[in-house]
Amino acid sequence: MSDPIRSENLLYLTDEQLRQGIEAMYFAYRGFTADPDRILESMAYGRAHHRAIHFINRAPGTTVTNLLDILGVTKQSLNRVLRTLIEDGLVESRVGTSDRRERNLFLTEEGTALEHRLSDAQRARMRTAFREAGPEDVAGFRRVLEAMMEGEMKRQYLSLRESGK
Amino acid sequence: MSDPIRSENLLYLTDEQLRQGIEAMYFAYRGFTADPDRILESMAYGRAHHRAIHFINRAPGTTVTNLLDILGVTKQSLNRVLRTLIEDGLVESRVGTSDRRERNLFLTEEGTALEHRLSDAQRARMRTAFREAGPEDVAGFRRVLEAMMEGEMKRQYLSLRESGK
DNA sequence: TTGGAGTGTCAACAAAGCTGACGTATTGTG
DNA sequence: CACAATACGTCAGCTTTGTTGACACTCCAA
Repeated sequence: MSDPIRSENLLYLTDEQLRQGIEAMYFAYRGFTADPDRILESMAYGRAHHRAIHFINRAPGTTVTNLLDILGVTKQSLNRVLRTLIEDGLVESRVGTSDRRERNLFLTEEGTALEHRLSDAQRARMRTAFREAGPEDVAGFRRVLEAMMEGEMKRQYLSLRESGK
Repeated sequence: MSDPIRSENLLYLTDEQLRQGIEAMYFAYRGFTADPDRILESMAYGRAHHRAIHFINRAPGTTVTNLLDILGVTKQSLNRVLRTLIEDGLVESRVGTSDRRERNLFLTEEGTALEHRLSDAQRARMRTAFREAGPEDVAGFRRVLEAMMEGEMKRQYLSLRESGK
């Protein structure tokens, strides 16, 4: 009021704007997971399997501990998911070469096939959204999301980002 | 390659960019829910309670059916959550005035107090992220998220957006 | 008056998270 | 070499939050 320029600049920080941002996150995340969920529910898998498959594909040969760090769940919880994926022949667990206590995880051909189906669906929605919005909006989207991450997760995101070239 | 201008414009639509967008959504959503989750876990409540409280606060007097539509769960699932909130005196369920089959849901004073704690925490993170990014990025963030929603959810988001003034 | 909509509740179940405890390799260290 | 620590797997049990299916009650409208 006393400083129209400054208050106009900060209009996007009103409680109402923030609440809309919160609700946008909520509804968008549901859209974000909807397509893979539909594919997964036809099989005996859930979102937890998707996450495991995604990050094993993303970093082939990753260890169980590393996956635990990325996913932020307990080893018991991850193990249950991993076991079914290994039993079903989607994931292969090889004894580590340098450290034989470790297990290196890889997707099999079948696992890769499912990963493709899932990520194709998810990318298609992301692509549509990105195209609808445009490059500037996409950059903003990414910057806000990155600023929203917690420290440890942001580090993991950035390191994946790096390794992805 | 054959058309450098066009390919540069569409660089944000490469599979690598889309994958980064997907991972950004994943990690950011975990940050997004982290603060309320920490508050809730000290009580006997979970994310489902938070969602119910949020949308009852957002649209006081809303009916159970309306809430079911917004949250996209079964009435049995919602009812379990709602019952504990009513028993604990956070939510009040009043018989509808025009249609006495309906129940109009309101937050009590205590419920409003919890809503404030939760949304304050969530807004604080959103505010920090928005401030770090800037108004242009925030607009892009919102546009991409809106484009990512499914039809029905987008309609609900927009109608909440309207009613919020 | 009767059918259907809105609501609540019971039972049973599943996915996916959690803690705690224990066992087994394997590795690193004193 | 002996021993502690690490990486992994697993058993048991619990919680939250979702699901179906079935049933009852109230109330509105045709």
